Amino acid sequence: MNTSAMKSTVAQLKTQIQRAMVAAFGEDLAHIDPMLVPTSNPKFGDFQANVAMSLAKPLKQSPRDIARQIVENLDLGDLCDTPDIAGPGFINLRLKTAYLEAQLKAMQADPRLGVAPVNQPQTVIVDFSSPNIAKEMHVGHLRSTIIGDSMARVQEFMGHRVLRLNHVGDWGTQFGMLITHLKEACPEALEASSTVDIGDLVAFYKQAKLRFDTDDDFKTRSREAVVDLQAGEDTATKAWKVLCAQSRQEFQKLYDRLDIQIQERGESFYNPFLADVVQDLEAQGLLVEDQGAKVVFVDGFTNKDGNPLPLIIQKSDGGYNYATTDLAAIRYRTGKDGAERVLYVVDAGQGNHFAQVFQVGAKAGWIPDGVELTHVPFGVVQGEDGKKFKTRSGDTVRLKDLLDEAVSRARTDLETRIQSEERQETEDFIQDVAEAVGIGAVKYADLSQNRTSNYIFSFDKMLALQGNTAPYMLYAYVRVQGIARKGGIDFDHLPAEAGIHLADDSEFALSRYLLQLDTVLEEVAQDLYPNRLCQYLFELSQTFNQFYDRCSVLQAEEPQRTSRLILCDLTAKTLKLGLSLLGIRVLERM
RNA sequence: GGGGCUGUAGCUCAGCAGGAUAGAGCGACCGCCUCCUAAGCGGUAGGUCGUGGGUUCAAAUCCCGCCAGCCCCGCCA
Repeated sequence: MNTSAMKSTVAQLKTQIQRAMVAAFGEDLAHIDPMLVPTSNPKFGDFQANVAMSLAKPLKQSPRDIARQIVENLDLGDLCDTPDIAGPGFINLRLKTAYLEAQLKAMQADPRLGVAPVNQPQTVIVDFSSPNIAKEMHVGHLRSTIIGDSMARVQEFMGHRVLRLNHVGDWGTQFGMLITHLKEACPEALEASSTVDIGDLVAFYKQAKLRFDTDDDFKTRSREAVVDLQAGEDTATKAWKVLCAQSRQEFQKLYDRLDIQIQERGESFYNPFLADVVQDLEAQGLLVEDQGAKVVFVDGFTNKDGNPLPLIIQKSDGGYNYATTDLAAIRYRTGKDGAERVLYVVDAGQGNHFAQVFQVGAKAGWIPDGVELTHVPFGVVQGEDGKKFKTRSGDTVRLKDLLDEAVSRARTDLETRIQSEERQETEDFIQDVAEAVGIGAVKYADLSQNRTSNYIFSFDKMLALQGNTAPYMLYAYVRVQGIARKGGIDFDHLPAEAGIHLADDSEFALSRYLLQLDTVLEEVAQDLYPNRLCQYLFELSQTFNQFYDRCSVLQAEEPQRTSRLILCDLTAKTLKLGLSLLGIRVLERM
């Protein structure tokens, strides 16, 4: 059985129920959704159809009678036992054991674990991370980077062509002060290809900002520098490049550590297209001159006085701003890149901005039919006091420091455990495990929350090593590998003819979870909520741990032993795949 | 003034394309290692799902009002 045959369990059940509905009540019901969902409780079987209750009124019959007539016309072949009718009129379906066993075997033979690639791959752009040049990546970039990376991985796995874009802040008026300060405070940086340390560059940014805020002459020179830069003047351009190169190097260290692939395409990339945006909007009669600026008035937004809200396309001084850049980016992405779906993984505070920019893009005809631009918003990271996450001294938390601390705490935990268990482990092992656990914990803690709400950051909670955390799942994976080591098992060479024989409740529970992977991933790919994948992996791990607790594997008699080994293997592979789609790597031992 | 997000157990959060007794983790309490890593498993206690209406056979979930918190709203990005 191949992937596409596997994923059709739900589809098959739906089709059959629909047929039964038509057979019982006529063609009118041909397009009524049977309302088939997984059961709320395993004791009700695997799936429940809730359609009977909703038909009671139109059919003027009792829900239970309707359910009975549907069931009488229902042909589920080898999929299910005879359905039960329960409660007010639920139709409960229980998959036949033989069917489950066959599905699991098919999953074992499939490198994609039963998840079919999409039929029609799209070109998907994921716009995420987007730090600002000359600033250090900090906790504020954490969510976009982690969520964006995971969503890109999921889209890729589903078979889409994915372009991961880092829309870095490498342009704009802040470069005026940076360039000016660089020229005056650090002229040697403009001479040779000498390098400035990023730590210095961050301090450098602060110095420039301070001068800009306190020194009017400096402010004036900075504004002139912006004009120079925009005009392509040599010194200003050189200074800008120096700043960008420095930042890029530092960013890359973090991306490497986080195992994140992303292609830099900063705001400056769109500079050559900004004038076209203005021209085109003007030609279409969408542009209005207001208080010296060129703007488009957007529908559905008003300012504090209740007047229509403009989106500024060109400032009164002739400069462009980020709305212009974003519009140019829309044109480029839907045009040159051929994007059919663009995901902007950007904090929720920019909801208005994206709604406005998308609206203008649509009005201007830059968003072809069938192309979907989606703002994927997320809440802010807060400290345990519920306020903005800061260091004790009140500074922004640097991303590097945050990762270091997570790894360091993971290492301390690990060393304590190694000591108490009287194990001997190498430094390489300890370092590797600490890094995987620490980084994995940071990522998982973020991804496991519904992204729309604010996120309270807590080292203690993410590294608690119990509960819905990365270590819990890594441990479940490690347990399987432990079985393989102990038993000298090579999962890739289990007897091909070996079957699955489900008996214990925990084996059935585990099987049901394993077979939900495809549904979960399709949901995540569509709805872009990584926490659903986390939830699934957590519940799978819990179910596995229950199975592990109740069923011995290596000491079981055949054919039970091999059957259980297959369940273990499938669990491990599912965890490994799921975690990899979250950007988290597994460990063989920990 | 407008828009958005959030409000569920002591804490942190799931659930919200309506469905059976509202779930998990942490914390508290009680158990379980002669046996594949106990970073585990089982159990107990703990909830007017902010609030008031409405729709429905059925509402934490959908609609409206209100209350509370956070965020955004013209030349920064």
